[in-house]
Amino acid sequence: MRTDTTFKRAFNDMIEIIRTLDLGEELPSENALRAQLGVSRTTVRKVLAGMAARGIIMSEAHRRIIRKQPRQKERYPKEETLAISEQVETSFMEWMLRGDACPGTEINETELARKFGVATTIIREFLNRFQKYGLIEKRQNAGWVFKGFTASFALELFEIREMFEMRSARLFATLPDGSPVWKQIQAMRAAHLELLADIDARFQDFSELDSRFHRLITAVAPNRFIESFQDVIAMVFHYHYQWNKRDERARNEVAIREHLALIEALESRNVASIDRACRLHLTSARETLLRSIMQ
Amino acid sequence: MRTDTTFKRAFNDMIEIIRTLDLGEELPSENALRAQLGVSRTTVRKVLAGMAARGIIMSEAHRRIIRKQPRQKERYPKEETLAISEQVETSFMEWMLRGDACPGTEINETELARKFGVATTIIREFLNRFQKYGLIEKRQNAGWVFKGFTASFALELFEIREMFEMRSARLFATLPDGSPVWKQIQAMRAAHLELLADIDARFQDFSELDSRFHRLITAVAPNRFIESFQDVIAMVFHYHYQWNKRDERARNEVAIREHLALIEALESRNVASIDRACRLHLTSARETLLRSIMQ
DNA sequence: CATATGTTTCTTATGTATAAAAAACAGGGG
DNA sequence: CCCCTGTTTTTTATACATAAGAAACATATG
Repeated sequence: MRTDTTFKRAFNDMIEIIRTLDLGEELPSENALRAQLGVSRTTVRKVLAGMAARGIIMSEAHRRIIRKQPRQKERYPKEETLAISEQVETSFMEWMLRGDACPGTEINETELARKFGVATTIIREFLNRFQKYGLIEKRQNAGWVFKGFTASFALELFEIREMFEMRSARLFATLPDGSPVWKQIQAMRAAHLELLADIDARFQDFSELDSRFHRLITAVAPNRFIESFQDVIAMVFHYHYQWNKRDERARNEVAIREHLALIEALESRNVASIDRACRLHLTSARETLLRSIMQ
Repeated sequence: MRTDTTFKRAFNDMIEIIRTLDLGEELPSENALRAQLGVSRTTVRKVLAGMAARGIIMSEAHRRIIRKQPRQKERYPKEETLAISEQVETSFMEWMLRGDACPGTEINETELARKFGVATTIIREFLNRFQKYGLIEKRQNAGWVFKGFTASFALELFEIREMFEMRSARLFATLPDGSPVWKQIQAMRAAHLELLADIDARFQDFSELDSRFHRLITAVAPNRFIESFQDVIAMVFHYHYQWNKRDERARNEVAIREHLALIEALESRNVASIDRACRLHLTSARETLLRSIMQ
């Protein structure tokens, strides 16, 4: 009943590990592999058994030798490495953002389960977790309502985002010279400059960098509620822009420049400059999102 | 498998409706009752059947007559009117706050299901919803960790609360005279004064009034994320103080006076006074919570 | 024809089952 | 005695089953 996606992901990862080793070489211990792969030893043993069955490794008493290099086509396809619950997330987002759902649509657990080909349990679990994004609402004894990916959603989202990020950004002004954050900020600038230099080819990498940048800023003074809110923002940008590619390159380039300006302001330790740069970026991000929601 | 708590709650409510009517009188239509009881007609019919079986009403063709008044002991006990998922919430809170759990404790779904006598499905669903309170964290393929009802939890909570409430309170200064909010504020003051006058007997009613007061303030400019955060606050106060009654009367009296001061400040429309009153109350609430967490 | 009740169908809440994964336990060799 | 592998036990992820409840449909009555 449970899918073996953990095994398949570990199997693929193991292929990469073996590629770094030579024929005839001995594999690390099960425990070492467990730590490297981030799974339990049970799964490691299953992977090793699979490798042995394929003739890639040979199990001798208490050790395993590499017999031949695995081929790339022996990897399991990406889809099979995603837990059902992760697949459901993607399916649901697509259903939502492709426009099958307008504000006020009732969400029917059974119907979704049928449509996505999964058990209702999974759908319920997903919806319960998804609730925190503020896009759906539960009604007692009667399913959920989709509230819509609307302008007011974007406005409410950005009202909170502004409070949280201004709060964190301002704190930079009081940070001592020795703080390790300044190193990370330097690295962040480098990453931005690198992406900017190659923007025509790599503009799709921005979404992840954006998330990392904003998480770095809020991390100066950790607060679990702010961090949890970052998930909301990340979700919105990740999925919304995945289905809305208009002006993507230009949009991302503008954001990168705003980030660079904010980095400079942070380093100046001048609260007024920080405020200005931060607000400028958030306003522009908000307008971009609003435009994109309105088509 | 599903419990009939909806029916039992509706049955109890129906008893109250019948008490307002006289013997021999005709009951409202099924549809009217449906609206009054807030359940489906299916449930209304089940309740009516139950009443008929007990001889309380008599079903004639197309109408139902009251034959005798139901007695209070015919009510279903409170516990039987709570959905399993609601019972689980209480059990879990008790488990958590009674101190069976210290920070870092691993939460075992199976064990909790056994301990609470419910299905694992329910536990999972509950934990998924409960995640938003910031007290537990999920680990891939391996249960949950309880992060602890600690001082840092309280501090992080109040940092957000302060941002959100100051934001709303300040907005009052710009509200026009004609806004209906002022009436509600008046009513709120009356409710506070009433409770204060009878504080020795009714100090336990404060928790609910507190929640209503803070929700009223934030409602001036609705934001789903702020509203959702109010749930976190309400949960903390509702449950935490349920198991921690030290100085309850005095604590609530202080809070009521602070609320009254804030109401006055709001009505003055002076941003500086509002800021001061709001911050004063939040600081005091925070200190009270911290003291109570530290024992 | 509008509204009420009777009937049928669909959905949700909750329990149970089971393969996959994790964790705990146990013996063995350096 | 520590770390390694083999084995057993426990837990989680997911599917499926079903009574309670909601909604839709049908029929009757004033």
